[in-house]
Amino acid sequence: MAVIEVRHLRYFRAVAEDLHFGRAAERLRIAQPALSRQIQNLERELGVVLLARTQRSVALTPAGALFLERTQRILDELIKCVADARRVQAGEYGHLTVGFIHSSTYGLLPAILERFRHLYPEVELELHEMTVADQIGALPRRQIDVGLLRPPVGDPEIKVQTILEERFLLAVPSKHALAAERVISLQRLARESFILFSRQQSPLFHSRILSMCERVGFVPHVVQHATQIHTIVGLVGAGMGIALVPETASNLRISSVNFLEIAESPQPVEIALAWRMDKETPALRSFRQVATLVAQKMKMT
Amino acid sequence: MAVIEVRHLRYFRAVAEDLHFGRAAERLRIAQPALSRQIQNLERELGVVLLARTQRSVALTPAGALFLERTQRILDELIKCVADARRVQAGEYGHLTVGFIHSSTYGLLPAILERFRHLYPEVELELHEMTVADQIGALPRRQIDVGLLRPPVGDPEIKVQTILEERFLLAVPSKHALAAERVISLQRLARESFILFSRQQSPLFHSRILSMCERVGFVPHVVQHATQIHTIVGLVGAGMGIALVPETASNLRISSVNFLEIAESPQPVEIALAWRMDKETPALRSFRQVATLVAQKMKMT
DNA sequence: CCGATTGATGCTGGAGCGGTATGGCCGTGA
DNA sequence: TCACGGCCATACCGCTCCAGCATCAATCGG
Repeated sequence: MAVIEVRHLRYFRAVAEDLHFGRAAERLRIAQPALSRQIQNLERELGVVLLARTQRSVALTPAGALFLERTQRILDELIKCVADARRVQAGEYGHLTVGFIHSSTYGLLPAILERFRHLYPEVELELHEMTVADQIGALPRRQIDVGLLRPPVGDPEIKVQTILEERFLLAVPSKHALAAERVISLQRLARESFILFSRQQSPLFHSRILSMCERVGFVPHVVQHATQIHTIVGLVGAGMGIALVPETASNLRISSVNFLEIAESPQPVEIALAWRMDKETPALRSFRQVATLVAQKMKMT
Repeated sequence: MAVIEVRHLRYFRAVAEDLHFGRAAERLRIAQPALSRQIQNLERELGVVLLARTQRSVALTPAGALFLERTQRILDELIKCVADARRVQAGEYGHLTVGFIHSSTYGLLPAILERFRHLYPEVELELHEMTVADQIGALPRRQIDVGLLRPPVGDPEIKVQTILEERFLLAVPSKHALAAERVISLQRLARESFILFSRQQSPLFHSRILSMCERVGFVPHVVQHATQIHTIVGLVGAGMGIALVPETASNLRISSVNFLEIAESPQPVEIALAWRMDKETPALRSFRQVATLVAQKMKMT
């Protein structure tokens, strides 16, 4: 025998617990002579007498008592280690670093997190609010494992999966003349004061809104630029003007703002998951699955 | 394959560290195909893919990374567990509860402890000062593993080994008429005031001293009884009288007391180790060995 | 003193571990 | 583009060693 094996530990533990070779062998479902010999081999390999045996009784030596205690711990750890490895593979255990855009915090992200933490309580999530550009940079550098962002991404190494499409809504102050309507045509907004996403910080929304207006024949009269949805909705609520915002904004539930549908139903904006193709870990798979399902359910309502 | 063995862990660790089957096999001194198969068996048994292998490269999966970390810990623990078991057997590691009589604290016990702690720093010693009678009671009840006491013991289950013999000396105040002598005959003490060990607490010394005096034909004139050597020597130093004490007392180094040898060189008193026959543990063996050696060295000086 | 109990030993068969030879796939360099 | 080399997997084989069976040896109880 070259080295000590798990078999020796299991056998020794059985004998040490029963202090009886015959019964221990029975529990182990082997014959008693086999057990005797394995214990002898173990002791020979260790150079240590673990069990003081007379013909009638078996007792632990001090070295045996120590060895039993340690052995027990090692076997327990081995079992736990196997179980945990299986759970990692099943995506139930592990670690995931998630990047997300600010606007997802109004509804989508909390919904995903709640569901995910319920289903996979032992996957540790590390959350980082980041712009889309930062996420696209952070993914290849492995600073995040998955990003919740607005496409396009445009890196062939990064996989993108759209999980949610949002229409644009018109946000108007409650006291505004249009606030009573449910649906409105963009054409009627030509003379309104607009609060608009800034070109630098939110280029996607900026260009989308401009081209929407252009298509119906006017250039919006912009009284204020802002970057984040909640800022813009806040300004609308303060009566500063109207704004076109993705429907996520209605989750903000600001009482002084009404949200109207747009008759032309312009092209929606998307929210997507993005991740490195190569490192599709089990925890990531779990996260994608949950995010997809949660987004689908949100679409329904 | 029924269960995972240490072999699998060692092999997996090697591959996971090298990320190369060929080199890992070389390190393990086995052929590469054997290694490949053992890893396959391990993965099949676990139901988990630990290594992502393409034709050109090997990488750890998340489950593999976890498994490597745990595996490493388990293997380390196994090595430590084997080493510690060997050290327990060698008496270099463990625990020992020692009972000792008060008088041993003047010289013998500290000398033994110093030597023992130097040679066996990882044997934890638990020390209890106890009378001889208490020790004899505590040994079978396993409250102490070994006792440092004065024989006789008289229990066939308890082994006794004398390690030191002490002569009796005469303690006299420095200002006493006899203080200038080096050796003195007991006969000259017939009219002196004695401080004597109490019959209840120190029956051995009490009876020994009385029989010593009886042998030369007088009954000592006792002015005070006391139990512990240092009390008696203290009273001698205060000029209260003279006393017969075991030579251990001279370790007290009280300046106002002189110690004289006794011409009749009466029967010495012994200090012995006592322990249960059945539980002769390695740590106990180490302790006995050290105690014997230290006592022998004390005899020389 | 005999039978029962219990751990150890001798012998045998077979599973499985490791070795050699080889295949298959992919990247590299001329 | 083709040939070569690197690397992991597969096929096959021999041998080690584990487990089982039968039996022995020692000890205890009656």
